[in-house]
Amino acid sequence: MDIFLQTVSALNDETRVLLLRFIDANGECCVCDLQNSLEMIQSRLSRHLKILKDAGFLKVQRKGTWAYYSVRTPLDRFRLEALEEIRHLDITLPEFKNCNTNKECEV
Amino acid sequence: MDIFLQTVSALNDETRVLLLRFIDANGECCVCDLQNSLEMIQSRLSRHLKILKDAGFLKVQRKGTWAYYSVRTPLDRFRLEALEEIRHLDITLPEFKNCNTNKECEV
DNA sequence: TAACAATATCAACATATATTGATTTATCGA
DNA sequence: TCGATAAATCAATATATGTTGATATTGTTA
Repeated sequence: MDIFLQTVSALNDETRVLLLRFIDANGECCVCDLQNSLEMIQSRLSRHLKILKDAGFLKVQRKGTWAYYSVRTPLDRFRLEALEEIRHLDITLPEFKNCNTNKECEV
Repeated sequence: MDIFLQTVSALNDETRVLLLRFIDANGECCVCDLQNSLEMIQSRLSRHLKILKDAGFLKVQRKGTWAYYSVRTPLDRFRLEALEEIRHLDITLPEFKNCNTNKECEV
């Protein structure tokens, strides 16, 4: 029950649905990419990324000071169905904007 | 997005997961059956039943003063997957207890 | 119509969650 | 080691949601 509720509650927020959709559509993103693209402040992103990661939707790969988030694979059945549902939502995704403060981000 | 969030937020509560599982397992229940079986007060049940109904998981059929709730069919793909997930949760369901204050309830 | 029963809704309160700006932690390069 | 940068965490506040007891609504029956 607890894991199910954790999974569901991770999906129960517009910000996180958008985040998941954006990362799913654009692949690996570092937090500053997301700051640029989604125009959200860093602490807000960090919080929601952690919730999505802890709920099993995202994985993190660290490279130096950067943290690259991407959709975890494989997803189990229910999480995959949820992601499929999110893929079909009528959301206009903002443009992907690299954090152009450094080149490492353009992996 | 709004409908997705409504669906997900309906699932984001332990009481409602239990309710949905119980009704799915036992079939049509009136509110007093649920009061007896789950030992919850009426206003609490009424609130959660409404949320599950509005989110498309349950339907209501009225017979006189009674309201019989059951799982709505057919469920769309995502809601059905969610229900399947709930069916597989390790929950010990309380025994079904008819509201024995009157015979109409034993439909 | 009046009394009653089942259910729905309301108001007050408690708890959970989201947002923000500030602070801390971790890593890199000079 | 000392800044500088990316990211995580914290503290304060605002908003959303759940619980309860009281009240309103709806339908039934005498």
